[in-house]
Amino acid sequence: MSDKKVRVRFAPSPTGGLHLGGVRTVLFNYLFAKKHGGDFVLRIEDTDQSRYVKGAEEYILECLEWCGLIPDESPVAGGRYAPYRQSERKAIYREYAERLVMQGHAYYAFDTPEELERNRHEIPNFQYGHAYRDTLRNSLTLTQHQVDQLLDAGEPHVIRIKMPENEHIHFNDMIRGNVSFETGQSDDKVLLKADGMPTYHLAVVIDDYLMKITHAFRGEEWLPSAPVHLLLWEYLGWKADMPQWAHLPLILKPDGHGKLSKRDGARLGFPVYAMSWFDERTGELTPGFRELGFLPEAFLNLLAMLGWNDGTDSEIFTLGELVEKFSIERVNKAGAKFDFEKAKWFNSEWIRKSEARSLKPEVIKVLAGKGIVVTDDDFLLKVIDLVKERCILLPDFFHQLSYFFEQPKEYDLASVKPKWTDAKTEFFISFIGILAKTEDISAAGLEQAFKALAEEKAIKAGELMLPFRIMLVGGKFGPHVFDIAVLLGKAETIERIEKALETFKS
RNA sequence: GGCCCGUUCGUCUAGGGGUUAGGACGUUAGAUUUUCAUUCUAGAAACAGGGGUUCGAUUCCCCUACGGGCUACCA
Repeated sequence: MSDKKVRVRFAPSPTGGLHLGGVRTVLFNYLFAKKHGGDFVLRIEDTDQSRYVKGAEEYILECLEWCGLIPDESPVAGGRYAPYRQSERKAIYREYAERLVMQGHAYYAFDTPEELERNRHEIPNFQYGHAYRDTLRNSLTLTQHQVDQLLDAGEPHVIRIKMPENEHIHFNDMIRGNVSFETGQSDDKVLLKADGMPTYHLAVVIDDYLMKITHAFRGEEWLPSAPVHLLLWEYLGWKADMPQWAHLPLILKPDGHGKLSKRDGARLGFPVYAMSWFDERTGELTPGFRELGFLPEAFLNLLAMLGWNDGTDSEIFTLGELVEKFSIERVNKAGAKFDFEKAKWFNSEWIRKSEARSLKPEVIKVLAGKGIVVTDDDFLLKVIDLVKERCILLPDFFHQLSYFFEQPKEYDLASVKPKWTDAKTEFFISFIGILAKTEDISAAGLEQAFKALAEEKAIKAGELMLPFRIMLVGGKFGPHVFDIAVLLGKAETIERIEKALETFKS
């Protein structure tokens, strides 16, 4: 590694929700930067005006905030290499593109999109490259005079890189090792579009250079265009400053094949985006991990384990531990199929591992969403501790907790009524009497009294436990019934028994 | 089609010239929990195929197959 300060960037285009793979790219960027005491830059690649979606940039920022992956420099935080939105850097790119034309590494092309489309249709395997560029309308085939005339007349044009026909190009990817290409395989990519905006290819090189990026992480889908970028770094005379590349493996569909996409989430019933995304144009709401009840720590943890491990059997890591243990050498080459079951397991582990007080704000939100307003914080903390190991996703807290805040609306009568007897009614009436006389109740003491009374009445305690539970919570679930009774308190427990008795008897 | 990248249980993966090929999720069975979830114990489950190299390949090399990516004035 060089002695330069490590600087990485995440460069999303604001076109919609932030995908799992995107967040993982952010994560690896972040981990690498922080591991090496470097800077993490957020750069918005909004060069495609037709795909720009309002609100997407704010959404991305919010995602990063939720995850706790805060950029050191960004459009909102600013920084010495501002602006961080490519649309605001538009003026910068043309100069470099012209420079490439001047040097003979790029050229003006006047072909219309329609003409190119027709060529692609009519000529098998048509590519705007060495094989066809001499037959098209560009500054390679036109005279200097013609080109100047067209340019002066404001004729729409793009600037394309002139890919060498027979050059072997290779580079050392931090994840894949040596990767090599023949330059003639790639077409002459557009560098500057007719609207004056750069394409990704030009912008990424110029901005990475100007922003002094030292290590560039991106998805594997970018590998085929790497030679174009490499050439650009060379032609621009910046090769010594080129970042080290790391092409991350893709996250794949759990079933079939291919890259995981938004559609798969809807089809298979799990989120693909970090947070819900509402598409104003279609009115479609795509759910996110946050809204489904994932903890950001769990989300990050599961993403980190998709393509990386620390070499031990450990799987649960905090962000801090990930920063400490991360190493690019241990990132896998192969794509990973996403497994939602394992994702949920990570979340349940994190809920279990979390302190009740850190879970509290989220639980309050879950309950509030169901109309339960919590007034006693200490009580809430206690019940969270009692049930958290039974919750996989945050909304599970509603089911596990609601009966602490409101009496059961319905009882699982099928589990009690067929076996209900008058003797049982009497038992509970006596039990209420004992309860009323008990000064301070404990789970153990209560259980003892319950069992003693059962023996006295000659009823098996087991026949009574389930009904008691159903009286208190309504159904066959929840923690130990005497723990529940203690937390509910004497008065409330008595009230619930009395109320349930009415229903059970009739 | 062309180019590039990849391939260890169903899934995520560890390992690496000689191993009973390890773990996790899921799954199966049993135990515990007088509810459910947990927990515990046990089990089934993998080196894509073919050639090399080697005393010995799952591990290194080549080929094939398969999978994936790219092939836009999108990123």
